[in-house]
Amino acid sequence: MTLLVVDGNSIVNRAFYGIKILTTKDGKFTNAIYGFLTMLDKIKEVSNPDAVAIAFDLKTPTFRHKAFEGYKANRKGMPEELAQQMPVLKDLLRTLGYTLVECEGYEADDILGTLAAECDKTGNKCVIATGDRDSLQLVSENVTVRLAATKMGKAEAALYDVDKIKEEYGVTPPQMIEIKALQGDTSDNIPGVAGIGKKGAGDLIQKYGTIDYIYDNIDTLDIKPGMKNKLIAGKDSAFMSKMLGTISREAPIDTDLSHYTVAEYNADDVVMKLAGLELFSLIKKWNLRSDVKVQTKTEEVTKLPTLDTNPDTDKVFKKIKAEGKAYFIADIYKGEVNYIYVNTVDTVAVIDSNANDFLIKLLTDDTIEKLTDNSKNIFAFAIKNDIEPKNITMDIQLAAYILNPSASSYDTRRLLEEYKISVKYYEDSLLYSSELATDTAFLPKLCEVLNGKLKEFGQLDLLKNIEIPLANVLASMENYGFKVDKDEIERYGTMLGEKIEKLQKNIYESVGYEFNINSPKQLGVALFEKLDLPGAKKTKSGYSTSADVLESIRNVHPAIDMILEYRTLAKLKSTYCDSLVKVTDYSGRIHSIFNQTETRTGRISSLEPNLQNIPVRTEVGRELRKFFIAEDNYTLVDADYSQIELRVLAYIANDTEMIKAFKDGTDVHTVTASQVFNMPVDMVSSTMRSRAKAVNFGIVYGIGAFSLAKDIGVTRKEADSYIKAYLAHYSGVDSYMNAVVEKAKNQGYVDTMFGRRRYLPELMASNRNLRAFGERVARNMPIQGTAADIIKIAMIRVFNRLKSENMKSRLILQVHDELIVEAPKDEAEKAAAILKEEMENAVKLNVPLTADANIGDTWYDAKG
DNA sequence: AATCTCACG
DNA sequence: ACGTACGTGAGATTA
Repeated sequence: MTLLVVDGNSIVNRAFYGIKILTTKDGKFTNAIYGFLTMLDKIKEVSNPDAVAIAFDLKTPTFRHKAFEGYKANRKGMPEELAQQMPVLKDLLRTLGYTLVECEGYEADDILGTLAAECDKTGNKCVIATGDRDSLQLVSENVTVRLAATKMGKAEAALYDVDKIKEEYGVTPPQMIEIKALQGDTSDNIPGVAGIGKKGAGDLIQKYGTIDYIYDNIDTLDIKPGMKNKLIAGKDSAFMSKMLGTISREAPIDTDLSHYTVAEYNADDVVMKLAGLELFSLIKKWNLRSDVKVQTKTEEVTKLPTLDTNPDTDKVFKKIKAEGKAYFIADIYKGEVNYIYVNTVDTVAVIDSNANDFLIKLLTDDTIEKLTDNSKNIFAFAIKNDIEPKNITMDIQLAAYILNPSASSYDTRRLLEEYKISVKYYEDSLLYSSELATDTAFLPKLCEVLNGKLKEFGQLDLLKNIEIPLANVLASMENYGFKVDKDEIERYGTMLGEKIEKLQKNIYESVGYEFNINSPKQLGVALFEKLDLPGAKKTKSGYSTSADVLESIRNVHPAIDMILEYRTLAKLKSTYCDSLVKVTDYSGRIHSIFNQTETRTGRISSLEPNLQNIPVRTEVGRELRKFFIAEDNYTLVDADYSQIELRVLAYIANDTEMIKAFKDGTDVHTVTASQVFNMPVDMVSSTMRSRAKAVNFGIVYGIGAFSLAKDIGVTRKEADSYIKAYLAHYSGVDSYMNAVVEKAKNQGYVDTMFGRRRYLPELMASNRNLRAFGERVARNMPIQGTAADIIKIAMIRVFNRLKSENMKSRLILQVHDELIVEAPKDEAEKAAAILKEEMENAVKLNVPLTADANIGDTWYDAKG
C-alpha cells in the first residue's frame, strides 16, 4: 500500500504564507485552512495514497524548522492569524476522516521519519508531503517526498526521489544529513561548520561521502588549506550538527499502517463546517450536496422572484417606469440583443421576441434609472440602433473592478460569492435553468451592496463620472475600429517571409545543422551545446535564449546576429502581419476590444488584436504603422502626453525641484542628468541624458540598483550612486517613496488621485521577494494609475467635445498616453486643437500637463 | 496549460 | 545568499 504522511505544521505554514489573507465575514481567518485542504487535495491526486497520516508538532510556541525560505523560526512565534486557524483545521481534518498523529516530546519531523522507516521495513510505499527540505534525508527506494509550494496561489508539489536528489544535490538522501552537518541551518539552530556554506558543504560531501570519512582522513585529503582549517576548527560542531540534523525514526507512535486508512465522513458535518468557514468553493469542488441549513452572515435574498418566460412586456415596462428603476441584464453580442432579463421584484421577466424595441424604449427613457452588468455592451447596442442611452447609474462589473481591480473575474456568479450574497440556503446554483436569469434575480441586492461599498470608500465618482461614461467612449472606439491597408500589410508580410527564409538558410549553414529556430529549447542546445558558446544562462527548463543573452555574445559567433534578426522579423510577420490581416473586416477596418476591467492600475487593455503594442521602437517594425490609415477624405490626428507619469510623480510627491523643472518647461531628463552627474545643464552629454532618463523611468517603477545597472550597462555601484544622487536632489520624491510604502502597509492598499485603489496583500507576505514586489507596486500604482485616470477623463472630454461641436471626427484608439482621432481632412486642425486642449485641461495639477498633436495620413506620419 | 520570448506605454 | 523595475497581450513550442 501507499501511505501518505503529511507534515502538518510545514504545510499549514506554506498555506498560510502562500495564500492571501482570507476571512469570513465576521473576521475569522481561513486562508491556512483553505490552503491546507487545497494542497492536500493536490498531493492526494498526484500520489494516490491508500492511507493518510497527518503529523503535527504537539506544542508550537515556536518553530524549530524553517517553514519557508528566509523565515527565522527561532526568533518568531506563530502569528496570531495562523494560531487561530490551527484547532479549527485539526477539527476539520478529523471530521474529514483523517488520522492526526501527535507525540509528546517529538516533532512532526520525527513522526515522518518513524512512519517512513516503517514503510521501508515493511516494503510499503511512503509519500511525505512537506514544505521543508529537511525531510529529503528520509527518501529511499520506498519513500518519496512531495515538496509543497504555493505559486501565485496555486498548489504545487514537486516530486523528490533518489534520482531527483542525486540530480539536484549530487548526493544520496542520507548524505543530505552530512551536508547539513557542515552547512548548518540557522532557522533550525544547527550551527554547522563556521565558514562553510551550501557550495562548500555540497562539494565536500559529493567528493568524500561522509563527515566521518573526512575527519578520519583529514590530513591526507586534497582540501585547500583554508577550508581544512575551518573543518578542523568546527569538528565538534559538525558532529553535533549531524546529530541535531538527523531526524529520529523512533517516535513512539502507532506504526500499524492499516490504522491510517481514511474513514468515511459525514457530508452534512463537513458541509456545515465548511459553510461556517464560508469555504463554499470547497463544497463545490468536492461535490457536496446537502440540505443542511447553515448559519452564515450572508446577505440573503429571501424570496426568489418567479421566472416569467412569457411576460406581457407592456406591463413589465409600466412596472419599472413606476419604480423609476430598471434592474436588468441584456444578452448582447456584437451590438445585437437576444434576450433581456428584467427584475420586477416579484418576477424575472425574460423578454425575447421584441427585445430590441423594448431595450430602445428602456434606454431612451431618462426617468428610469438603469442598473445593469455590462454597460459597454449596452452602449454598443445603442450605437447600432442610433440612440442615446440615458441614466445608466450602475454597472456591477465596473463597480466591482473599482472596488478591487485585482479580482480574478467579474462574473456575476463570482461577485455573488465574493460579496456573500445568497438565498437562504448555501447552495445557490441551479436556481433557474438560465444563468443570466439567476444573475438578474440577485442583481438588485448586488447593486445595493456594491453601491454601499463605493459610497463608503468614496469611489462613486469614479464609477459615475469616469468608468461608465468611458464605457460609452470605448464602445464607440470598438465600433469604429482602425482602418488598415490590408493588401500592403500582406505584401509586407510576404517580403518579411522571404527575408526570414534566407536568414533561416544562413543560420542553418552557420550553425551546421537544421533545427527549429523558434524553439528556445532547440536553439539553446544549438548555441550552448553544439556550438558551445559562452554566456549560457539557465531558465527553469533549459538555456535562456532571450535577446539580452544573445546580444552579449553577438561577437562570438556569426549566427547570433542572424538569429536576432530572424527573431525580430519572425515576430513582426506572425504577430503583426499575419494576424492583423486575419482580423481585418470586410471594409478594411480592425476592431480591437478594449478591456476596462483588466489591469490592476486602472489602465485599459486592448485585445483581439492588441492595438496597444504595434511596433514603433525599431524602423522595420515602425514601417507597419504606414499601413494604419484613415477612411477616404479622412486623416489621422495623434496626440500624446509629454512625460505624464513623471509629471504625476512631481505632483503626488509634491517635489519642489521636479515641479520647478516642469514649470520652467525644461527637459526633465537633462535636468535630472545635470543633478545626478553634478554639472551644468549645458554640459550634459547625450549618454548622460539617456542614463538620467533610465533613472527617471526606474524611479517610477520602484527601482533597484541591479536592474538599473543592467538596463544602462554600468556597474551596480555606479547605478547605486545615480539613485542616491537622484533621491538626494529630488527629496520630495524620496520621502514620497518611503511614505507611500508605509501608508500601504498600514491601510492595506494604495490609491490614485481619483480614489482608485489597489490592495496589496503582498506587503504582508513572509517571502522577501514578494514583499519587495509589493513595495515596488505601492510606489508605482498611484503614479501609473493616476495617469490612467487622467487620460480616461481626457478621452471622455474629447469624445463629448467632438460630439457637441457636431464634428465627424472620432476617437479610435488609446495607447496609455496617446489618443488617436480619425478626422475628416477639413476638421483635422480643429480636432488636433481639441485633443490638445482637452488633454491638457483634463485635470488641474500643480504642474502643467502638455500634449502634442500631429496630423498625418498614416499612423506612422501622425506620430510626431 | 505552461513556458519563453517579445511587442507596446 | 538570493533575486532583481511597473503595467499589459500574443504567438510558438512543449509537456
